[in-house]
Amino acid sequence: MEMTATQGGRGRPREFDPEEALAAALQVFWRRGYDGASMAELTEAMGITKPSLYACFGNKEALFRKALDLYERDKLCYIKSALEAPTAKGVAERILRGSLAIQTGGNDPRGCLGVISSVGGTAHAESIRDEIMARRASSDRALVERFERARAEGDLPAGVEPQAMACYLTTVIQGMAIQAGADVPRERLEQLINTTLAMWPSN
Amino acid sequence: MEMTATQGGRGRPREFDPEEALAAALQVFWRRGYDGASMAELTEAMGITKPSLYACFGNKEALFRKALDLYERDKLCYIKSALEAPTAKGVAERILRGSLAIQTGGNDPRGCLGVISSVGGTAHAESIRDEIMARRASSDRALVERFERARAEGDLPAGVEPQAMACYLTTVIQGMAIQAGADVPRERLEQLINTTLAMWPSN
DNA sequence: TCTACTATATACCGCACGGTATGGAAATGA
DNA sequence: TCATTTCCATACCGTGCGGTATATAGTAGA
Repeated sequence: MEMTATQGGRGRPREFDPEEALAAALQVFWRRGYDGASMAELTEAMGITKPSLYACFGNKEALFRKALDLYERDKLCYIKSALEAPTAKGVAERILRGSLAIQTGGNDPRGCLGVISSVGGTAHAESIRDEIMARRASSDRALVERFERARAEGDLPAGVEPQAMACYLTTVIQGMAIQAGADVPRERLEQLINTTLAMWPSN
Repeated sequence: MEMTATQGGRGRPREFDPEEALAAALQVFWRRGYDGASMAELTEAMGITKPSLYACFGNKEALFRKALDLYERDKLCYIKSALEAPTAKGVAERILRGSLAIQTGGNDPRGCLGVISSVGGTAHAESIRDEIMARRASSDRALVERFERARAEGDLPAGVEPQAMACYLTTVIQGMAIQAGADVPRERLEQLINTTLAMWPSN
């Protein structure tokens, strides 16, 4: 990963791994949101100083966007494979369980980075919100298309709108992200997923 | 409403209405969350100066708690009456529609003050989060008790756990709050409510 | 009218914020 | 070895934060 245009053989090589530093930054943004993450907390977690951070990543906003890229690539990759499930209900189950795995698994913070960083916050962070909204819109579109295919394949009951089911599923996932962030135990969230799937419409 | 121990006849009377000022502060907290709301934005919206604010309300955290009280009293009052609906599904419908009315109605900000202020944020705002969690916990308890009564009355199918349904409903509401905050149009959220109610378990 | 008391306005406090200038340390190519 | 290039560490910049000291203005009671 080429973090900057320079760093080309000549001169002193940097002493840290940009990938590791970015992963550490992601943890902080994930816990605090964009506004809540301070440069002091970021640099401490990344193990580098501020000038190193600015030289390598640009500024706070650019760092956040790169962290968002990493988040989508490493954490949200389950969505792409979930859409390949054979049935609409299978898609829903894979997405719900995948989402739960991220939000309560490993040593990562609980909750969803996108939700945390797009809610509330100061006035001068609106470009961040716009960025997140745009990414979420493209993800939503893919889900709607998948459910439209499901209806065409007779996989969704007649009266059920694909767009409505996509919006519903998104809502449950985002609600689950809030619950996870509020330290609702994992078993309860698994119960929530089972409840949701038990009510999923079928013919 | 007695905002302070003083203000007892003697001395110069204040020139603003504490209730109105608090309502204005609530708008700001509702839009920005606790951390995202600055004293400058608060005082400007309230139409008073900082010393007046501190004399009347204490400090930022105390002001927030009073705004939270007002929010519960004026905006979340629908929950209490919703719990009096005759059936579990009726409870769900009243809560969902009441929640939507708050989040997309009038000139109030979209979304839920509790969600916005409990997600993300800096490290020194944890007491705020604890406060919101505690209030949410008591609200959740009431919902669980209502659904336990529903099961006792044969109002919920046999295999359905009251606690699971309470958690599920809370999740949908909080997810809907996120969607409302992301400017999802009202008709879409009404569709979401209809979808949720259509899938509600019945015997 | 005088006194006691309280609200308002202005200016200010220490601090943390995001971001940067500068000087020295380290590694490369010649 | 030496010049060049780049990175790291420290100290600093302007700004806005939450919160306050002080002085003035205004009202009620004696």
